[in-house]
Amino acid sequence: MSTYEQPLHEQLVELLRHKITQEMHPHDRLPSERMLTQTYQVSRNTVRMALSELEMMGYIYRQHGKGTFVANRVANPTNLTTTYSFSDQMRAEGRHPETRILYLQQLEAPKFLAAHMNLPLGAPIFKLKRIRCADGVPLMVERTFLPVRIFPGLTVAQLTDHSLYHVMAEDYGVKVAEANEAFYAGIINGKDAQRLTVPAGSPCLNVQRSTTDPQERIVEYTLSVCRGDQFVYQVRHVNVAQS
Amino acid sequence: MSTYEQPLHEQLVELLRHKITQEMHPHDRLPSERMLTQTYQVSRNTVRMALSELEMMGYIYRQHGKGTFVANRVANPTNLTTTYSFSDQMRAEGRHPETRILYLQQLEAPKFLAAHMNLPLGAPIFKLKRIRCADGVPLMVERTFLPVRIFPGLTVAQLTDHSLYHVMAEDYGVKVAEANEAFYAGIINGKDAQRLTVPAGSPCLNVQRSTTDPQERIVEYTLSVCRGDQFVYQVRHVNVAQS
DNA sequence: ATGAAGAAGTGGTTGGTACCAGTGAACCAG
DNA sequence: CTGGTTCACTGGTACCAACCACTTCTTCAT
Repeated sequence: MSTYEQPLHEQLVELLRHKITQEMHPHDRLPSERMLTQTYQVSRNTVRMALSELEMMGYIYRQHGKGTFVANRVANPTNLTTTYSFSDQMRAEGRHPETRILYLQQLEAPKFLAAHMNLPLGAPIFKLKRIRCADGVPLMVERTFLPVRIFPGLTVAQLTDHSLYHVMAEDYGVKVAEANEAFYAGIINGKDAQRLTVPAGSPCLNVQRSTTDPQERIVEYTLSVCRGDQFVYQVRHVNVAQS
Repeated sequence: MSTYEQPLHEQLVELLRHKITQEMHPHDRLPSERMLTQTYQVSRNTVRMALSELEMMGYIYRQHGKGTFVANRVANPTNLTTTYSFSDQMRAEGRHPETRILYLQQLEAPKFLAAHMNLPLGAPIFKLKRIRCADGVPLMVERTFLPVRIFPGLTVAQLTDHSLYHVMAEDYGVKVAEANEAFYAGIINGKDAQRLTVPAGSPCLNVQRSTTDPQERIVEYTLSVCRGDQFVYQVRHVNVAQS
C-alpha cells in the first residue's frame, strides 16, 4: 500500500470496495482479517477499521466465528427525506453514480399525464427515460415528464453533463419549491427487469414524484422503478401521536 | 466501569449518551479522549470506539485539534412528512378499520431484537401479532415487540378495546417522542400471503418502525407486511435544494 | 507592538499484543 | 453410528505505545 495521500484504512476501503464490486458476488467470503493484514502488510487495527467502514456502507456483513462476506443489499438506509438527489446520495455512500439516458422525445400529453401535471390534454411534453446506476450496477429506471412550455429546446446534451435539477435551475431558472412523492411496492415487469438485470417478478419500489416551482406549476413528473433489494426509504417522525 | 454483561465500549456509549442527553447542551464540549481514558479507566482505543458510535448515531461531532462536541440533534426541521395512521387513513377513505389480535406472548429477546431495541440479549419482551383489516379485508400483518420492563402485565384485553398508542399513554404513561420508519419492497411469503388472502409471491411493502420515548428508550419495534396493491406511502418535501 | 516559533492541547492514524467468543470440522470414546 | 471433546479457524474486545495533523495560546526575538 502506498504511503502517500490518504490514510491507509481509506486506501484499503477503496481497494476492497473495488474488488467487491468488480470481482466478487453476494455472499462470497472475503479473506480473514488476519489474512488481509499479511496480504497488504498493515496492522489488524487498520484492516478492521476498513472493514467497519465497508460494513457501515453496506458492502459487507460479518459473522462472528465464520467470516466476512459480500453483502447483497448495497443500499444504505439513507435519508431520502431531506433532499432527493440520486447522484448526491450515491456519492455520500462512496459510490460512483452514473446515469444512462435511453432517450428524450416529445409527445402530446395523454389523459393520465395531463391530469397529473395539471396541463391541458395534448399539451406538448418531453419524455425522458433514464437508467440510474451505482458502481456500474443499474438500480432504477426513471421516466420523467417535463412540460415543453417550461423547458423549450431541451436536448440530451444538456442532460448528459449535469443533473436534471442543475439544468432546471441553471439553464431555465426554474427553482424547485416542493416535491411530492408516493411509494408503493410492486413487481418488476419483464422489460424493466431486463434493464435492471434482475429476474422478472422481483420486488420493486415504485416511486411517483411531482415537483412544483414557487408559482405552483408542476415542472416535473417522474415515475421510477427501483430494485426492491437495493432501496430503503427512511422517515423520521418527531412528536408523533397515532393509532 | 463494570466488568459484566456488555462490552466496555457499549457501556461507555450508554453512559455518555445519558450524560449528553440529560446534562449537556448542543455544542458543549466533551472531555478529551485522553481525559476520558483516565476518568473511566479504559484505553483510548475503547474511548474512540465509543465516540465513533456516538458520532455515527448523531449525538456528537468531532473537530480535529479542537475537541468533541454535543451535536444539535434537531436534524431535519423540514420534516413535514405525514404521520401514518392506519385507522385515520382508512376512515378518511370511508372504510371501516379493524384489528384482529392473533396472539400476545412473552419471550426472551434474540440477538436481532436486542440490537434493534437496545436491550440486553435475553431481556423479556412481548410479541404481539395483529392483522389490520379494512371493511373486513385483511391488509397488513403486524408483529410488534414491546419491552416487558416498560409494559409489565400487558394483556390482550387492554389491546382489544384501544389502540396500542392509547394503551401506552393511558395505561403506562409512556409518551412517544420519535418514530423511525423504514420502508422497502418485498415479496409476501406463504404464511403471510394466506393471512392476507393474496397469492404467494405478491408484492408487499415491508415497514420497520421503532418508537422512542422522551428518555430515548425504544418502547416499540414493529415489523409490518402490507399488501402492495393497497398501500401507498406519500411524502412531501418542502424547500428542496439539490444538485 | 508585532509577528514568528514553539509548546501543549486536541483528535486521527498505525502499529503491536493478548485474550474472548462463536463456528465447524476432525477426532475419539461409547 | 452417535455424541461429546478438542482444535483450529473466524471475528470481537481490550489493552498499550507512538507518531501525525490540526488548533490555540504562550513566548520570545525583532
